[in-house]
Amino acid sequence: MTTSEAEEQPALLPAPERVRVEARKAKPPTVRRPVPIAEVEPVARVLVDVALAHLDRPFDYAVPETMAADAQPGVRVKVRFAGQDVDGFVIERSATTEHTGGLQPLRRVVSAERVLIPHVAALTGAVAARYAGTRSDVLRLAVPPRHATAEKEPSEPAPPVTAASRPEEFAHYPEGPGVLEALAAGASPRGVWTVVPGDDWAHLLAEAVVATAGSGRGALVCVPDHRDVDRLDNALNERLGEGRHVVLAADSGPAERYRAFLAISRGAVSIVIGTRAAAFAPVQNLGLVAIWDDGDDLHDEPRAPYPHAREVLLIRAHETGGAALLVAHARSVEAEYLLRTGWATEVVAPRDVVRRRISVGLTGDSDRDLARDPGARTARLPSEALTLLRDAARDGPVLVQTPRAGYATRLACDRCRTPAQCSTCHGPLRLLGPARPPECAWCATPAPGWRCTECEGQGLRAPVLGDARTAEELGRALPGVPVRISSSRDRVLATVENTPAIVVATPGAEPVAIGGYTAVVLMDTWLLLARSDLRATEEAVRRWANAAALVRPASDGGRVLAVGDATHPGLQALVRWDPSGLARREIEERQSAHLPPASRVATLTGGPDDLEQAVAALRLPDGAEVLGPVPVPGVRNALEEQTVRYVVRVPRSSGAALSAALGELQAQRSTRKLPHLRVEVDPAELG
DNA sequence: GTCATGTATCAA
DNA sequence: TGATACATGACC
Repeated sequence: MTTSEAEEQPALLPAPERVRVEARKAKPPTVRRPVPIAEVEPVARVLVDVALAHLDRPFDYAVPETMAADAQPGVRVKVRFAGQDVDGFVIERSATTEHTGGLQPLRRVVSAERVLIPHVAALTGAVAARYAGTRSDVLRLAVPPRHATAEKEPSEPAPPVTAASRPEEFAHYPEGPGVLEALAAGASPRGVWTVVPGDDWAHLLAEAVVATAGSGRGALVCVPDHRDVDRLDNALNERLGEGRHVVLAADSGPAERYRAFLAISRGAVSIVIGTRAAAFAPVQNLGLVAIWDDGDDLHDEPRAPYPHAREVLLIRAHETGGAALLVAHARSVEAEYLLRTGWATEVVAPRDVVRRRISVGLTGDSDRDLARDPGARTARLPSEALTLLRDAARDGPVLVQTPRAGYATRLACDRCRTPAQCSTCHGPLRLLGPARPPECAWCATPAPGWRCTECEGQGLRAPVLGDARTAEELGRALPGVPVRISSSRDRVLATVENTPAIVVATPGAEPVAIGGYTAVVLMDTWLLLARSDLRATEEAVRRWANAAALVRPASDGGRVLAVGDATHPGLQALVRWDPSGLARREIEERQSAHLPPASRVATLTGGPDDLEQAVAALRLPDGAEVLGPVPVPGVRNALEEQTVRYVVRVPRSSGAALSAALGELQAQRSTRKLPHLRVEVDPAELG
């Protein structure tokens, strides 16, 4: 190479034999023939799969001539990195490199299949940044493991969607037809759609998909669990015809999962449904992202960096400029926040429609009696509930929702049952030992002289956890009616027949009744409300609403009865069937207490010394507060140290700065080989 | 993470 | 002086 050539193409392409021959004295150097390098775009930018935060960026490699055709953006490759063979994805081909040293050649193109489409590559970067995680972690969530056999098979192109959109079916929502027509016209509406009981949410989502397909665009819908997938799967088969969509779910086995994934990435199919992993599906020309029941915690990914399917989908909608729908019976505070900022518009049914569809009654609970006499089991079922069940079970199935004991419970006022809050940071109070005053679960401030903010009461109680023998109890109380149980501990039933039966179910495991339940009774509502979590009320109402929505229309005699405390705002919202009102109330309370979503919160978990150092090194944005450390009960590290947790919160406008600071912290720690810390942005549970 | 290199430390 | 240990930084 002459000098002038070298100047024209500064850092380009080098000797692939840059293998360090000199350094090895012991072994004779392996003589490697120089690999001929591709003539066009000889540089491949590769995301390498290394679990180190400070190496979480693309690295440039030389493309051997033999791989020039296959090493396209999106393919899996093997590369030499720090003396080891590691996996990676090519994200770009280029004529030049910024790297001043020489480039290693790609070792191998694993397969020419372009599994990481550009839009998903960008998405993984955005999700990693948002959650202060590494891109390689997000890539593991986004691209399923390769299955060579499945890859050899061609993907059958889905037949075109011929079904015509029928927006008029949703005319009982004033904004409904407009949203569906906009989708069909190729526009990108963004909506929070609150489904009134009696409407089949799966049918509604199928309609939105048909409309989007009508504009020639793809659609992606995430649902919480497998039963929901089946329900939507059926609705889509019915509405669009078989084979127009694929299901992308982790539980369908590696081959089937990869087959579905390839059908999407190859563009053979552009309508996708699935559980949270589907949020990253490489849908081409994505026109609509949608989520059913975004408040369900199954949408939370349990693997690092713990992204929430709703947030992933919203980032996608933001990046593609596509439509987004949050569809649910209840309303999450995050959905409410989207309305508040004007990002999304509200789709709700007017009051008279709601009144025709659902009627919720309330009867007082006998919890106090139970607390005094835990043996008095029948005290749990007030006579009003028993009468309703007896009458309703003559005409068809009745549903009894019983929360299972075992949630981490927080302390509450023993007079009015308002959850006890820390006076310093509004975190929940809890008891850690018999001889200690209650203390805050977030900032550890002890509260020896606690006084209820609502009623001035001074007594604290931990709610009694009783194990529900509801099924037996009901079987005795209503002889002759078959009792069926659906619970996550035993077996979850998908549906029940339209015949007289008592169906006892834990929250989230309620079967769908063909034709609707004649009555729904919500038992022990206080137990759901006693969850030691910031979202206790929101989550309780969501679970009640989802069960209550399975009842037949009020106009056909369907009745819902909740057993609980009439003064609780959650139960009031349920009785009025006003999930949006509750979300507004919650969001206002959280705003004044500097809690999410008005604030952005992150938690840091690890050994006490590591964390102390980490928090000191954090370059937090203005207005940030650090709460803690607080011991995490039951968790110890290898050194038998108590694991502790800090909570960091910033004004919402500084959310990106917080994520950046946490990402930088992780990178810094990884450079210095310090022990790993668990960092969670928007933690699933708080308190 | 691995690997190579640099600096400190110590016995002979 | 060489052997060994540990810290540091690059990794394309």
